[in-house]
Amino acid sequence: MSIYERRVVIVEDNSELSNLYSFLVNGINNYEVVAVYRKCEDVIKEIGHDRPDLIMMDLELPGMSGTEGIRQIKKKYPRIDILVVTIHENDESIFQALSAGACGYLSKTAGLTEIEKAFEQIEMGGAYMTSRIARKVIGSFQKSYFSPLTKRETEILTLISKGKTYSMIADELGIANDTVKSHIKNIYSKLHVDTKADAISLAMKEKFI
Amino acid sequence: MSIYERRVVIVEDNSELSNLYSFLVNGINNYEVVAVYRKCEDVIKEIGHDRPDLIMMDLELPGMSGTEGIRQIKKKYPRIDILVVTIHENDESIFQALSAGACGYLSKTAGLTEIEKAFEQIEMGGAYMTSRIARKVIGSFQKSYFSPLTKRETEILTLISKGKTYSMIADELGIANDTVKSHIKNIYSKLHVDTKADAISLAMKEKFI
DNA sequence: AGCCAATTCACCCAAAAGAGGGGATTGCAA
DNA sequence: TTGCAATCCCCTCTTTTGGGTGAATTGGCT
Repeated sequence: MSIYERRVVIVEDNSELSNLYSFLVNGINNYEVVAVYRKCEDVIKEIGHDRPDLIMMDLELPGMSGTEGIRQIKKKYPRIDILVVTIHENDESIFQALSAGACGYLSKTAGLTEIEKAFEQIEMGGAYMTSRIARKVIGSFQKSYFSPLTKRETEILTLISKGKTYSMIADELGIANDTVKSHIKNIYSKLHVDTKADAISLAMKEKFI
Repeated sequence: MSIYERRVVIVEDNSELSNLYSFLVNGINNYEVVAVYRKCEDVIKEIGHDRPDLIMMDLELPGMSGTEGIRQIKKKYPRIDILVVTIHENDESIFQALSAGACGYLSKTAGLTEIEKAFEQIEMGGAYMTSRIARKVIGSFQKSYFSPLTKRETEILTLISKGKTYSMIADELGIANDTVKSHIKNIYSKLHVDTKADAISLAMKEKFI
């Protein structure tokens, strides 16, 4: 038996589910549920008192969004691990939650074995997610294999997206200012846009850059 | 027994290792090694003939870099899965390889069980990586918990990084043009920079945005 | 109650950058 | 040999940007 306990707080607005999780988590060696809340606001209020090591959090909550909650909690208590538990395997919400500081992503259909596995990995300093989620996460930053832009154009649009001016880009690439302008014109015509902002957002949306 | 075989190509410049992998992979049901190469250039040349479903690739190779190899292979054959096998758990190289299109990351110390697990996950359309790697991948896009920028400033710098002009931002946020300018001035003074480009690159480097 | 930070807005100015138009050359690859 | 990529040049006009200076309002923390 261990000399320490990992304190767990559950945030879930469905009480059937939170009861189930409490039961399951309390059954895991070294883990104990110290509190259950329905809203992010409540966790944040009581966090100093509860002193959790791990928070299991639903993303679809009344009031403050789960992602915003994660951000605020991690800002004040960066050492608390946050495991997201949700039904939606929506790419964007996964990405947002992980960016905000979650260290894992569990489906609501997960059973005891999966929860145990996730806890173990997180305790060892890793992150937990199913391989399907991992695929989505990777997919979210993979570039498109089919871009209408040439290598040079992609390079230049990338620099533009970093806020560089035409002349900075020209210097950096060792080409003339007019050449950069020329490339930009071609980029705009290929993407059917006529401003930097549109070119960048389209290119990012389509993962050309 | 299955009616199909998954064709595997191994790219590894150390022949002891490639022999070991060949042996292990051939022992896995439904998988067969159809070729072994020492360089990316060779895989690419023979890829039409080999018709692999999966490529196990080392990143530290003579000639073309593994990452560039992945990019080229995925561009021509997006359906081929590429599993990176490497010693280095360097954050940047992991991220580069996965961005380029790899769907998994295996350590060279991995044994049969782990290879089998990785293959299985990949075949199911997932991605494979250890939880430690997953943590690094997540870490690479997590925002800093301690930014000198306020919420509004972060919001505005993010829009700037998308190529928006002050007036576009003003419209989007429903505030005056001069207010946007005001925020920008504060951002510049906090970050000790005086151009968009510097602000964006610093903020990205420090993960403020 | 008082202070500070965040957010908001205004006005002035000069330099730089952006977007669009035109046209031209080189070199490689299908 | 036609086409595309990449390079460069010229002209014009409008918008953007960065800096200076100052100030009102709000909300939270002490």
